[in-house]
Amino acid sequence: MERRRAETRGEIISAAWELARETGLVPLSVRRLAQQVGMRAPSLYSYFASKDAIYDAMFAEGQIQLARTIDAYRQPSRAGLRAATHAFFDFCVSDPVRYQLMFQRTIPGFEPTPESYALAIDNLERIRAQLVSAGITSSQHHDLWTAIVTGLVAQQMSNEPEGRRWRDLVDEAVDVFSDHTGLVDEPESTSDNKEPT
Amino acid sequence: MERRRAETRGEIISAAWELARETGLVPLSVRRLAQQVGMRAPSLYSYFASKDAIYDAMFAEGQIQLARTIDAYRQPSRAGLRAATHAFFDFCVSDPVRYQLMFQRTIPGFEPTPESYALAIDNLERIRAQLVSAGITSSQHHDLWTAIVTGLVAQQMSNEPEGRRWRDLVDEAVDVFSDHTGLVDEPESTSDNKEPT
DNA sequence: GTCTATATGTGGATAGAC
DNA sequence: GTCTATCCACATATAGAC
Repeated sequence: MERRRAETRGEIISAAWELARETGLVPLSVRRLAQQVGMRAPSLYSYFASKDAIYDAMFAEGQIQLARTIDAYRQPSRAGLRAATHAFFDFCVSDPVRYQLMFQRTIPGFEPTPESYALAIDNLERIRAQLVSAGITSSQHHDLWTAIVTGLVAQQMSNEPEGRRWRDLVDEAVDVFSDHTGLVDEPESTSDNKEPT
Repeated sequence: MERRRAETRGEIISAAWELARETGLVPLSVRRLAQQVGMRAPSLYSYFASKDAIYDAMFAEGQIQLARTIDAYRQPSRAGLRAATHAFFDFCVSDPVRYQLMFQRTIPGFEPTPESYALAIDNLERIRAQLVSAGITSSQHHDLWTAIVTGLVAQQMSNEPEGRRWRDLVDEAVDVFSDHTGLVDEPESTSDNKEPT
């Protein structure tokens, strides 16, 4: 049965996340992962061709979760950018292992397959489209903004994983960047929901 | 002789950098390192108590190099901040292995010793002092600036290791940040090297 | 000081029985 | 499908001879 197999694969990946959060992503071992799901190591190879295939499935899962997170925020305004940035910030900080797998390339030998990497590209395009819809069209501004946001995230995670010292700077960063790029507080509404002054 | 010993230690660390740049920092093995310096693995243990001790010496060396880099830039002005930022940017990007060891914590099990970590603290203080001398005293602004700079560095290294796409945004970032914090183009000179207008 | 030899452990992955 | 048994490569680190 095809369906049972997919379920088991899901359980394995789920256990892999759990284990990686305990012991780290690199030291994750096939043996211990098998033990975690009540199997022996060789049985895992009926579900995944290799350890890297497991990393790859985790990578893809993270990208899909990120896609959902991004798609939940679509207001083209300064307030919308603020909300989306907070959401992205929390997505990263809430799961350091997922962050390491998706955004840092520190697992020796692992590279995502083209299929999984395409999901990452899709997400970059999602972000780009949101910035464009907010009126930020310059690719330099896109690059600057992604650098600022990932910089805040990285500082928070590496210096104060449980705190909010850099998270509390997100609003200020949004304002600085918005002032610089001319992003206004409300979207230029083409409709009639504004009172005349 | 004490001096010969220190020299050999230096050669080992030098070879370790070289090897890590070829094979990566995590897969660095004591055997191959010994081979690189013309020894057998056990002999290395006369110079370093463990593999982590080797990482630690590399970490300390990187921090000392960073200290020298920082100390070369002391002009308290927007132009000075620009120069210092470029220097820091190049310091990071020019040696990804060193960057991974110093700023990312992705080597399983390794933590710097208190002595080496103190060097890292010293460098943070150096950077803080430079920002203060440039007139930027708010700790929030310090945090925001370090996030922006490390964000630019990280994007450059992970997306385009050989390019200059994010490096070319450094000047713009300096300007945006300087405008936001009120950092002027020239230091408030207390002397007389300015022509009257 | 440097070596040989080895202890001791880990890991990913496969063959072949049930 | 899952297991036992095993291969094989590789790791860090130590004992003890020279």
